[in-house]
Amino acid sequence: MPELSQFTAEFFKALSHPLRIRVLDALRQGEVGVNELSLRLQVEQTTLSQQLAVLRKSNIVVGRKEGQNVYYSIRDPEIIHLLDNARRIFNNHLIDIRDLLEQLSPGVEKSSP
Amino acid sequence: MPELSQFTAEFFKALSHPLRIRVLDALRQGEVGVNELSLRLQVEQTTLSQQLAVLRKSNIVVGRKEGQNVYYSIRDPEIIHLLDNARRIFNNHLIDIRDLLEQLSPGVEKSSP
DNA sequence: TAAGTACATACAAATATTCGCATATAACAA
DNA sequence: TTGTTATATGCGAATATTTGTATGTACTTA
Repeated sequence: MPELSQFTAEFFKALSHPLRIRVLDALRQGEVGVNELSLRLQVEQTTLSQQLAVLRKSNIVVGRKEGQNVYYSIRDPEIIHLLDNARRIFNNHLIDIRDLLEQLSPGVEKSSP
Repeated sequence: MPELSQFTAEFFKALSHPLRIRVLDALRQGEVGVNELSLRLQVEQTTLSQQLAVLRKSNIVVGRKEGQNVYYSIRDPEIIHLLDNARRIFNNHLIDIRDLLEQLSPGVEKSSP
């Protein structure tokens, strides 16, 4: 089934941008309006809206309009777990590297005076 | 910590290509040589090697050279779980859509005669 | 050594993504 | 109606990714 790999790849592609990741992190505790979001993340509103559009098209995020504001939230809390798992994976790998370096030259942990 | 979102995004970017996903699926049961892989996936060897290089650079996959062959495997089995979780997420979402359609026009499941 | 097999890489053209800027829309206020 | 605020979108330039073609390297066998 070649479509499945297509869908899977597109899903990950939606997560493959630093700002989009920062948005998701900001939405961990619940919905946030676009205005506050652009203040918190220190990005132009237009840039933010563009990346929100990407997340919306992939159904990772939903917007709820209230008055003149739009409040965004993560559609499925499993996405948070996915983020955390991804980080655990490459964290493990960094630990592996640290261990390797430790083996090569023991005791050279931090370069502080 | 803006670097973390960078790393996270790069990690996902490595997973954001259909062929790379198909490679990972092929490596689920264990290591596979490049030659067999290109036969199984029906892609040119050069295309495969290029995408393997991407997966290698992101430390998602490792190659083990034996004679003139290189056997690739997934570095961390957690990556398999990550794939499965991602699929579960957008599968849930597809189910949501099906339910929604069902609500709108009940009983119109399949368009068979 | 020469030739063949397995895999990797360099480069350029085609394609896709991102960013900044301008503009559009929608809700609200005066 | 006009103006203002909040958000979205269209477009072009800059940038990154993908793909095909050619070539490189390493191992093996004759």
